[in-house]
Amino acid sequence: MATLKEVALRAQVSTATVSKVLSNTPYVSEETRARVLRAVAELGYVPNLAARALSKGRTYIIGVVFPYNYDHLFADPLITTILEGIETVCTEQGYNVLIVTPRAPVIESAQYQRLAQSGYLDGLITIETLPDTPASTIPEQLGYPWVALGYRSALGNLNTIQSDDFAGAKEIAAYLIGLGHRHMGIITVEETDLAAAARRMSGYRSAFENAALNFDQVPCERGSFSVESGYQAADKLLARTPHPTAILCLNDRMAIGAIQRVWAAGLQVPQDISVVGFDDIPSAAYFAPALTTVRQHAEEMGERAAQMLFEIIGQRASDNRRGTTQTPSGFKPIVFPSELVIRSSAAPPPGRSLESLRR
Amino acid sequence: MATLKEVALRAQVSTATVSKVLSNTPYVSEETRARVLRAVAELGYVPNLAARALSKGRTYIIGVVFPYNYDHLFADPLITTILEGIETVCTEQGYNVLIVTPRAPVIESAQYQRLAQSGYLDGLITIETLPDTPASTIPEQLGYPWVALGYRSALGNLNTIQSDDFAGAKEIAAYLIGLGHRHMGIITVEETDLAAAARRMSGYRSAFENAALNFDQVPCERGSFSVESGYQAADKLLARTPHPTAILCLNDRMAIGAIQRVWAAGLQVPQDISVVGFDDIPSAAYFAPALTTVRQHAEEMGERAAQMLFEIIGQRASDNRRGTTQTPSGFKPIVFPSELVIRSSAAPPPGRSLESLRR
DNA sequence: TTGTACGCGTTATCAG
DNA sequence: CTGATAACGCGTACAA
Repeated sequence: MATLKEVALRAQVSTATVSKVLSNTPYVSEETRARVLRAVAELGYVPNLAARALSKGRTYIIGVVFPYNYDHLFADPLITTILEGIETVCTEQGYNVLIVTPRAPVIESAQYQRLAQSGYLDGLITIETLPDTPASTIPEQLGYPWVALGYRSALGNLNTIQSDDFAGAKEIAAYLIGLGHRHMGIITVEETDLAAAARRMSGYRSAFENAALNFDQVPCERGSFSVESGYQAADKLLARTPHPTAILCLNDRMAIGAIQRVWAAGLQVPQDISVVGFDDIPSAAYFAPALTTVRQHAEEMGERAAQMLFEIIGQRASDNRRGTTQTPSGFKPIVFPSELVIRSSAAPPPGRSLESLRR
Repeated sequence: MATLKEVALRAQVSTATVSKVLSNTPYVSEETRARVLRAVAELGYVPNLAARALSKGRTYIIGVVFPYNYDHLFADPLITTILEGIETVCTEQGYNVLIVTPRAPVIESAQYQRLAQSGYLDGLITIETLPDTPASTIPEQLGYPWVALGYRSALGNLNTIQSDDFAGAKEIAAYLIGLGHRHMGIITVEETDLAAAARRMSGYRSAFENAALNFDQVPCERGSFSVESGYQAADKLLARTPHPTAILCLNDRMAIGAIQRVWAAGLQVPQDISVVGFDDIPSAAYFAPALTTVRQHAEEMGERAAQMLFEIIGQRASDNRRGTTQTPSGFKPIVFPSELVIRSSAAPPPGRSLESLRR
C-alpha cells in the first residue's frame, strides 16, 4: 500500500506534482511526468479511495436500495435484473454499487438513514416496491442525488422510472376478454405489499369496464407473491361454482402456483382454465404451458435509472462549479411500456372456440 | 451534514470529547455525555464514513466479487441466493456489501485490481465459478482478508467454502442407475466455463464405475448453462439410436431445455426418458414434471462465507493489537453436503417397471 | 513548471 | 475526566 508521499520521494518531486500527473493536469513537463509514472508503476501505487473521498467529497459509490419485508427480494428475478442493469451502467462509468437492504420500514431503519447521511454515497437508486414509505424520501430531504424505480405514492413522480403497469394489466385483461372469457378470477396481493398492485388492478378494471363487465363482482383472492400463495388463492377461486374460466394473476410466480392448483383439480391449462401472469420472469417462457404474461423491461429500466442518476450528479457538479445553487426541479418520470407476451397458458373458454367467436 | 466540530461547538466541549462519547469510551462524566448527546440529536449529526475510514483504516465495506463471462450471472438463482446469504450476515454485523463484477478475466481487470488495492474494502468474498483465474488471487497476494466460494484450482482450498459437487453428482447418477437405466446421456458444459464441472463429471464417473458401466462410452454433449443450450444438446443426444433412456444435466436450466426437446420429439418425461438436473433452482420444484436434481445450500454457504470472513478480519485485528505479525495459515475448507432431491422427472426406463427390478 | 501548505472529518495519543 | 494536537492520504489554491 504505497502512498502518494512515497511515490513523490522516489520520483524526487513533491506530492503535489504526483497528484497533478495522476489527474492529467497539463503544465507538467514530459520528463517529470515520465519519472512519476515510472515510480507509480514500480511501487504499484493505487490511490487510497477513502482519502480521495474525504478530500474531494466524492466516493464513486452509489447505493441501490431495496426495502424488503415479506419475502426474499433476491429471489425476485425482476429485482435482480434491474440490479444487473444498474450495475452495468455504473461499472461503465467507473462507479461502484453498494447494496442497501433496510429490513424494517425505511423510516425506522436507522442503519439506512445513517448510511444515507454518512457521505459515503454519491447517489442513491431506490427500488420502490412498497407503497407509503418510499426509500427516496431520505435522499430527497437531504437534497442529494437520487432516482426512484417504481412509485412514490403521493410524493410525485419526479426522478422516477416506471413500468406502465396500468396499460400492461389492461392489455392482458382485454386479451382474455377478447378470447371470450366472461367469468374470471383475480389473484392479487395486499396493496400494502406492492405499490404497483393498485395500478395493475385499475388496468384490469379499465379493460372490464370497456367491455361493459362489472369489475366489482369479479372474485378476487390475495396471495403473497410466492408460488405457494398462488396455489392457495387459486384453491379458493376454484371452490366457487361455476369456477372462473380464466385467472388473472398479479405476478408470474402466483400464476405458476395457480396452474398447479388447476392441475390438482384434474383440469387442463389452458383448455379448461386460462391462467395469465405478470412480469415475464425467465421461467415463464419455459414453463409448460408457457406463460402468457406481461413483460417489463427490467434491465433497461435499471440502466436508464443509473443514467438518470449520473445526469443528476453531473448537473449538480457543474452547478457547484459555477456557484449556482438552483434547486433542480427534477426529471420528468420515464415510463417504460410493458408488453403483452402471448404464449400458451390462455385460450378461449371451453366450448367456445375461436371460430365461434368470430361469427 | 453536521460535523464533529459543530457538535463540539454546540455542546461546548472539544471534538475529542465528542468522539469519546460517540465511541462509548468510559471516563466521561454523565453530564457532558448528556450534553453532547443532545447536541448530536439536535444537529442530526452522523459521522462521515470517509473520514472515519481514513482515520481508522476500516471502511466497513466488504466486496463480493463474481466474475462473469458467458452469461448474465445475476440470472443465476444460485448466485443471487449466495449473495443474499452474504448480505444478511454482513448487514447484521454492520457491514455493507459492494458488488464487484469484473467483466474480463480477473487478472486483466484493472478496475478490479485497483478497487482491491484502494483500501476501500475491509475484505473480499469471491465467488469462484470459473477455473484458472480465481479472483481471490489478488487479495491473497495483497495479504488481506478474503474468503472464496467454490474452487481455486491448484491454489489450494484454504479459506474456501464449497458444495460437495462430487458426492452430489455421484448420488444422482447412482440413483438413475438404480432405477435401471443403462443407456444414459450427459449434458455438460465446457470445463473452462465452470470450475465445478470437472467435479460433477467425476462424480458421475464414480457412480458408473461402481456399477461396472463404462463411463467413457457415455454420449456427452456440451451446453452453455442456458435453457436453449440444453435444448440443443438434447437434440444431439436424441439423434442417436437407440436414444438414451436418461439424461444427466449439469444444471437445472439445461435440464429444462432438454425436457423441452424430449417433448418436441413427442416423448414423455419421465415415462419415455428421464431427465435430471443440478442446483435445485427455485423453478425446479414448480416445473412440470418437477425436477429431480441435487440441492446446494446456497444461502447457508453465503452466510458461512461471511462469517468466516469476519472471523478472519477479527483475528487480524487482534493480531495487530498485540503486535503479532504471524501469517495466519488460513481456515480449512468447509464443504457443504449436497443432497439428492427426488421429484418426478426420473423414473425407471420404459418397459422396466420398478417391480421387474426387484426380481 | 514545480513546491508549500492547508483542509477534508475522524480517531487516538498524550498531557493536563 | 477533558482538551490540544498529531496523524490518516489526497487534492488544490497559492506562491515561487
